Amino acid sequence: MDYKQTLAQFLASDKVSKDELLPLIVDSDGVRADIAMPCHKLAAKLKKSPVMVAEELRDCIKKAVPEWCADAQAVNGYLNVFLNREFYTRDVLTAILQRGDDFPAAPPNDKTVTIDYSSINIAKPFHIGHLLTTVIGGSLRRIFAFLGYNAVGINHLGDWGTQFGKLIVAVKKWGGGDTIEELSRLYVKFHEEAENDDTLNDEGRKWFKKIEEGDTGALALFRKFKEITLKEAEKVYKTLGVEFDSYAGESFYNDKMAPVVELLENKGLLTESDGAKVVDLKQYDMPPCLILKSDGASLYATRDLAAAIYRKNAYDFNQNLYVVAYQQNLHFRQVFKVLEMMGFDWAGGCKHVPFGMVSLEGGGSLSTRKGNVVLLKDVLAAAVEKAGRIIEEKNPDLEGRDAVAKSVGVGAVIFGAIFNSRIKDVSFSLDKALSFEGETGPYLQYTYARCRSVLSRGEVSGIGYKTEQGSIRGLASYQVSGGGDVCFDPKLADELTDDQTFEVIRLLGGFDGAVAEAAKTYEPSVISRYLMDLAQSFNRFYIDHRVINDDKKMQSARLLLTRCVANVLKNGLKLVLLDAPKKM
RNA sequence: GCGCCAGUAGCUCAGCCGGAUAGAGCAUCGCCCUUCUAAGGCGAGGGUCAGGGGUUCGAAUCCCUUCUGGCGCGCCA
Repeated sequence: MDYKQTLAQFLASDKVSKDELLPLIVDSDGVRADIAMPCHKLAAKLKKSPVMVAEELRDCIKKAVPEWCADAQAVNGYLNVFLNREFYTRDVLTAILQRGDDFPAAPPNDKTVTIDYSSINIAKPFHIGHLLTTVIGGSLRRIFAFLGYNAVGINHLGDWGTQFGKLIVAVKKWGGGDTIEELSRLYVKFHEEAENDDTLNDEGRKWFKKIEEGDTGALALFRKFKEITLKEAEKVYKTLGVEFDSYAGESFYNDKMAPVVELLENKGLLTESDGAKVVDLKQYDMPPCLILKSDGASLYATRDLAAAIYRKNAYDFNQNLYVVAYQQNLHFRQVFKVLEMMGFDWAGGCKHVPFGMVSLEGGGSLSTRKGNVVLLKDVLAAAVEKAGRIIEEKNPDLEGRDAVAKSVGVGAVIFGAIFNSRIKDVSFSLDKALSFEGETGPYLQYTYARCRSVLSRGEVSGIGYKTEQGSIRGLASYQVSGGGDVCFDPKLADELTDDQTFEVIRLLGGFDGAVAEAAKTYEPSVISRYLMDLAQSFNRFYIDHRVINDDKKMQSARLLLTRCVANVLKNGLKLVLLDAPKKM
C-alpha cells in the first residue's frame, strides 16, 4: 500500500522521472497531508522557485484528480497530498482480509539465508546473556521464511575445547555432573580450585587430549555433557518458540579445518609470525588473522572459515548471517576479508549481525566461571508465574489459564529483548523483564485479545462475516476472493473515514513495509515497533468508537477493521516469536 | 595509542538513506470502568537532540573536531 510510488508515477513527466521523484516524497503527519513532497530540490533543478513548483504540481493533480487522491495543496514550497480515504481503506482492508487469519508466507524466492544464532556452549548454563542472540536469530529466521526465503537456522554449538577436559577432571575428582546445574557448579569449583593448584589445569588439558584422540571413556563423558546440555537447552528453545535446522558446532568442523589451512597455504596467504600462522591484513588496516597457533592447533577464525565454506557448499546461501555480540566485530571483519582474499566471491554475502552487551543491573558482569549468572529458565518461570497471578486476579475464570500465563509471561521476556535496536547495551533488570504494562509484549497481546473479544460478539450480530458454518451472513452481494473467509464490502469504507479510524488503517497499510525493512536491516525491532504503533492507535480508536452498536452498517465496517487489526497483530507477533492468545 | 560503536525528556528508548511544530513507554501529578477486556484511555509537567564548528533554502539526521561511555586490538571463543 505504498502510495508514494503511485504519486511519483502520477507526477512523472518528460522533465522529471518517477525515480527522481520517489525519494523526495515523504510520509506526512496525516494532518498537514498524508504524503508530501518538499519541492526545493526539484525547484533548484528546474530553476524555478519551490513555491511555483509546488503550485504547478498541485495544479497538475487538480486538473485530473486520480481516484486515490482526495486533495492536493501547495504550502510554502511543499506539495501536500491527501489520500482518498475510502479508496485507501478498500485497498488495505481487502488485501488484509484476503490473506486470511494466518498469513501465508510469500512464494519461494529461490534465495537461501543461513542464520547462525544462539550458539550455546556445552556444559554451561543457558543464561540471560544468550537471550538476545537466541530471540533475534529465531525471529530473523521466521521473518525471512515469511518473505519466501529458504531460512536455515544454525546453532553453532560450542562443543570443543579444553573446558571439557577440565570438566572430566572435576567429575572424576568430586563426582556428580549428571545435571546441568551440577556441571555448572563443577565448572565454577574447578576454576576456584585451579587458582591454587595449577596441576588441575594440566590434567584438564590431558583429558581433552584424550577426547581428541577418541579415548572411549573420555568421549563417553563428553557426549554425556553434550546430551545433558542440549536436553536442557531444547526445553528453553521450545518455550521461546525458537527453532534450528542444524546443530553443527565446533566439533563438527574438526576434520574440515585442515583443507582450509591447506588452501590458504596454496594461495600463499599464510605467513609465519612468532611461530604462528597468520593471514596478514595490514593492507586492509586490520591486525593479522590468526589461523594456527605455534603448536599447530587451530583457532576460532580457522573454524569460522571452515564453517562458512561448509555452509556455502551445503546450503548455497545468498546471505550468511551471524547473530553474535558486537565484541566480535573485528573477528568477523577479518574472517570475511580472508574469505574474500581466498577468492570466494560469495564472501560479500556474509554478514555479522551484532547486538549489545548484557550486564547485570548493579554493575555485575555475567561470568559462567564465577557462577555469576541469571538463568534464563528462572526468568521465564518467574514471568509465567507473575502472569498467572495477574490472570488469577483479573480473569480467574479464564479457560486454559496456564497456557495463557505461559504465552504472556514468556512473551514479556522475549519482547523486552526484541523491542530495542540490537546494538543497545542492556542492563538486565528482572523488574523490567517482568513488566506487563506500556510498551510490552503483554500490551500487544492484550490488544489482540481485546480485538478477539469484540469480534466474538460481532460475529453474532454482524454482517460481513462468514459464520462458523461457512455461510456469509447478510452478504448476498459480497464476493469472497483469496484465502480469507471474510471480505470487505466496498460500500462500508465511508464509515471509516474519521481521523482516528483512518490512522489505524494507515498503519495497517504499513505492515509489509515494516517486515521488509526488518529483513533488510536484520532488525526484528522494526516489527515490534510497528506493532506497538498499531496497537496504540487501535486502542485509541477502541476507546472512542463503539464497535458493537445499533447501526449495522457501521458495526460491520468497524468489525472488519477490528478483524484486520487482529490479524496483523497476530501474524506480526508470530514474526517476533510471540503467541497471540484469544483471551487473557 | 589505534580502530569500531554509542551519547535525544529524571529513566529506557524511537526518529538518523536531510524536510514543515523532536515522539513513545516508565516514573510523578490529575482525570476516565451502571456500554465491546482498565494488562486500557485522556490530560499535565519534563528536551541547549553531549559541546563546538561546517555544508545546505532547510541538520537530531551529512562532514570535521572535542568531550564522555562501551567494546576490540596474536596464539580463548
